[in-house]
Amino acid sequence: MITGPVCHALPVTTDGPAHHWVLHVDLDQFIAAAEVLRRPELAGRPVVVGGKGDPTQRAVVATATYEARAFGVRSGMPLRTAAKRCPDAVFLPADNPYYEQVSEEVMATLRARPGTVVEVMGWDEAFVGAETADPEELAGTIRREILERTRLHSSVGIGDNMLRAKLATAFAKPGVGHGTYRLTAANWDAVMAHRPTTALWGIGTRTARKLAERGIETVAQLAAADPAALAAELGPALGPWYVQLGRGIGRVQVEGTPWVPRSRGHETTFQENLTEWADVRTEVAALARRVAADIAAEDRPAARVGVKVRFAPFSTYTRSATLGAPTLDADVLAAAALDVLERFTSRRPVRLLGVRAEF
DNA sequence: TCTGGGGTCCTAGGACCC
DNA sequence: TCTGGGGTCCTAGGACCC
Repeated sequence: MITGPVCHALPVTTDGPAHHWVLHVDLDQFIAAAEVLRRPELAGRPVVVGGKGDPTQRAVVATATYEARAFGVRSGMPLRTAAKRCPDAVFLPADNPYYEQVSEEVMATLRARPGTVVEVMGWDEAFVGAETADPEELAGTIRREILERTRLHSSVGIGDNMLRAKLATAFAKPGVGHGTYRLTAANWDAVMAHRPTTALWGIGTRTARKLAERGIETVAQLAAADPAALAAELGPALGPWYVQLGRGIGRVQVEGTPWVPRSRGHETTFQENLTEWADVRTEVAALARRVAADIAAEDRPAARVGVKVRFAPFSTYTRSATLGAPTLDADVLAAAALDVLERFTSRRPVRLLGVRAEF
């Protein structure tokens, strides 16, 4: 840099050069926090959101406040169980349109920042790509802006790629960390090596079990595994990808282009199992019409239609068919869904039905 | 712990074609 | 005619994530 009189007018900085960083912004207990926003009297109370807000119904917990989690309430848990563990909790119905609206405010806050790329991962998560010399400062600024504009708290994981940024967030969360955490190649081994493979983003209990059967229990062991061997045993793409996960390798470039959905569907679990096939047909047609209304609103014709049936107690099957021609027509879609439904021959009681359109 | 609803991507086998 | 190899599409299921 050329030094001279003009330099006295520039801000003095001791930072090094700017680098490419990935920030993973994650709202704290988003759904519950959004509910507290419009019902401030709930602050500090155990709140459980899920289903229609009736803990005697078939439904699961979408989110619980930290006060409810202290009683062992977890997301994905049946509301009935949550009520047993925390009888004093306030149970609220899920209000998706409202959450979408609040989420949009948050994402608009992120997008308003110049020089950053935003990739939304759901209502309460987004990756931000940025060139900066001080990612911690940027993370702090983002958290402050979100709080000021929406009154929502967030945690930010900082990484040299998306995988590490995402995993870093867990160490930034309230009760664990202090709002931000940095995970890069420099501290990957120290932080992750000894952890079970389920700590990785993309490895669930099933895959962890398969890996354990092959003597791979920890992240370090996965990182040292032979990609070709895992390819042969776990799949040509998945096997090598798991090894990459173990090494902390992931996508570096955050994509700002808007997401184009691949499919759109609806499904319902019935409070009472359906025992009459005529009722099953009626419900499938109704679901298909809801899907048709959605895709018509987006003007995206369905090329395929899939039907999902969960028989009691819990065995789930899908059937699907490519349509003769893509369609937006509700009658055509409903008829096609009913055709696909007839490929199910069992007449056991039905617990759940779903219809999905693929583009 | 009797297990929601909305999605995505990968895999494997069979059909079909050249 | 007892029988190859590659490519692509379709379909069902599995696994994972929010």
